[in-house]
Amino acid sequence: MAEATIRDVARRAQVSVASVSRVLNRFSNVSEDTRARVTAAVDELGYVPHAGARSLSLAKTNAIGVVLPNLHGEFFSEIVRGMDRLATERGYLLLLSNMHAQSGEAQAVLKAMRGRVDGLIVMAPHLEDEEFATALPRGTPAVLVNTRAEIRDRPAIRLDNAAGARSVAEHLIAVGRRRIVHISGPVGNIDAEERAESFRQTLDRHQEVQSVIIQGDFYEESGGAAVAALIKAGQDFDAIFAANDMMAIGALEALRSRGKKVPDDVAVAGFDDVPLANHLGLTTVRVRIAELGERAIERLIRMLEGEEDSIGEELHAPELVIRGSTVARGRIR
Amino acid sequence: MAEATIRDVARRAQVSVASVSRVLNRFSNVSEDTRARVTAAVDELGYVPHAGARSLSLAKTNAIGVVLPNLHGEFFSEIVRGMDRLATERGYLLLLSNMHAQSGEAQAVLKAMRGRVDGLIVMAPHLEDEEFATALPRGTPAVLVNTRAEIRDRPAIRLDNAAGARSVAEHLIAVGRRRIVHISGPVGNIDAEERAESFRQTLDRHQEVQSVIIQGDFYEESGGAAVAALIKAGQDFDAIFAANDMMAIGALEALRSRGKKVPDDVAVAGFDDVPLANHLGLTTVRVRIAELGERAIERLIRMLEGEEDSIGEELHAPELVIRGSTVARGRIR
DNA sequence: ACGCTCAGTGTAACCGGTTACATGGACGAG
DNA sequence: CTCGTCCATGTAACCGGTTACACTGAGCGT
Repeated sequence: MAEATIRDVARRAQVSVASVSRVLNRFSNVSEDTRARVTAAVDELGYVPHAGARSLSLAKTNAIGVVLPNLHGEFFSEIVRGMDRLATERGYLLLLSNMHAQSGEAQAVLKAMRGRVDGLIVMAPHLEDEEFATALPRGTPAVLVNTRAEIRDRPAIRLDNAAGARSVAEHLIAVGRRRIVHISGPVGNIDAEERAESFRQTLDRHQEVQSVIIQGDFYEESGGAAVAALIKAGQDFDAIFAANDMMAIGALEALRSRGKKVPDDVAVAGFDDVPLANHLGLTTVRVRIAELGERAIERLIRMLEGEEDSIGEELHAPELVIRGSTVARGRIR
Repeated sequence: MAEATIRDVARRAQVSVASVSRVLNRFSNVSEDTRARVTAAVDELGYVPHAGARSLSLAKTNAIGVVLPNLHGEFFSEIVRGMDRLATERGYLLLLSNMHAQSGEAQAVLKAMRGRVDGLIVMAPHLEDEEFATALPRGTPAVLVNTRAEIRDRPAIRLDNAAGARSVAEHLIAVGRRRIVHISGPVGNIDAEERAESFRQTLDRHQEVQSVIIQGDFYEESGGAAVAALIKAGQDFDAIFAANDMMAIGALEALRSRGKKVPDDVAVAGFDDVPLANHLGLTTVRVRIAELGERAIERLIRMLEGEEDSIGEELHAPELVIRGSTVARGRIR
């Protein structure tokens, strides 16, 4: 039993397809009689309009393509949750696609979206400018999230990684730390690079402080591995700033299992403020992730509905959240 | 500049649209010469096929609709991650839509998917049979996840909530607890109801144990509130089994802030095994969430590709994970 | 030379909607 | 009574692909 089409409805209601379409789309110039017959036929047949056909005809899909890198955990769900909330409210559906790290995949994923979505939201902290620029379809509106800044003829939303990293560095210095380790994110990731660079610059202004940067990869394990390596190498340190919370948490556990007291022996701070951070008392940089997603959708819809092009970058300022991993309880503030 | 269509390509390559289509879809019966001219034209125009039009023509979208309730946190991201992994691998895109609790919305959301997707995955632990049955489009293949069991002409994947709850109850009894509190999930939620019912039944077989059930809502706060209410009421208890991890975590914090030792004074267990549970040492029931998502996609694709209909329910057995919140460290096992 | 096969290609219908334009009938004005 | 308006409705083209079917001509056997 194939699904009913608009022509089936028209036949049953003894009217033309045009009239059915008019009734369904609430045009006013339809007689009461026609309207009644059509709605009756629709109910009897259980007719539901075919969104695909409608999109083709109108050149409007009411769907937004979301392309994200291989995100884990809370960050992914939060950003999608924010997007979904606003998209649903505005009558859009979300077409989701993960882009794994292999080059060429960006291209394929974006092509697959052609003709399915009205616009795109692309988060690609790891892509090179060039690959990215060529992969983005010219004719499709798109909002970029945390992408290398150089692609500038597109509206973009970015996190102020530099400000976040700076506030952590200054906080650690303010609470008296002098030998600070930074566990960085993966090479080629723009967020990781900006955080590391800002950390380096901030510490350069404080000659009294020594610093080291260790390579991590944003996964929890690499935080633990970094601590193990530091201790094995006999490095002396009194603070760790990890480029994201998961690595900070890995570091926390590694420190504790080796008998180091946090924050007394070593202060630890992260970045992102995932829910775990709150429960574990981790000082971190709060990124309102869901809000980031909402803003991206907001701007994209604004473009789609032609209100204004608003090309330009929007920078979201993160906020330092001080918890027990850098300041002993009771001494907060 | 409108996007190029297949007819533009045909014109440029001096061939018919049929030939272009044949080249693009790798048909063998095309001459070398034609193939070369077409690929050249495609490159020059930057032509990308319009997936929407293709879908309409083929009656195949290569997209899967995913309808989830208003899920928070880890659970959402994990299940979507599992789905995405497999869907991407098999060449499908995911069309995501959240279904909030209001009745009628299920209907609207599912209708919006008509003609956009080849099949649906619907997770609806909170919907009534009837509303749900009428909302599900007849002609569309669908896999149900954690839905009331009575809708049985559809393939379904369900979690063995009863087995999970039973294993927790038996564990608590085995470690010597005799006054056990269950903090349940929201009324009308099938997962919550099954867990509570199984808990009750298990304890009924142990006359030496007293039990109480307190109403919760799956949010962290309600776990804390339950503890506060118990203590205020002067209730005596030595174990808490919360219907999910978030409430268990809320309970943990409330207990600690009131000076109760866990597990010495009160043992605490949850359900789901979200990542937080591991970090906080919470005994819980491990639900391989991503795997659940993968299985749902797997079965749906099997239906879509006609391998077999496999109507019937698939029950996923969860696994008890014992941690420090019910057994003091060093005494595990 | 003729007819056959068959590979390569083109034409046009079709998927299921929307909508510009044509049409017909009712009604009011003159 | 006739004409012009206007409202409700129908016809058919169109969105951008796919593909059944028709067609052409090359190659081959006799």
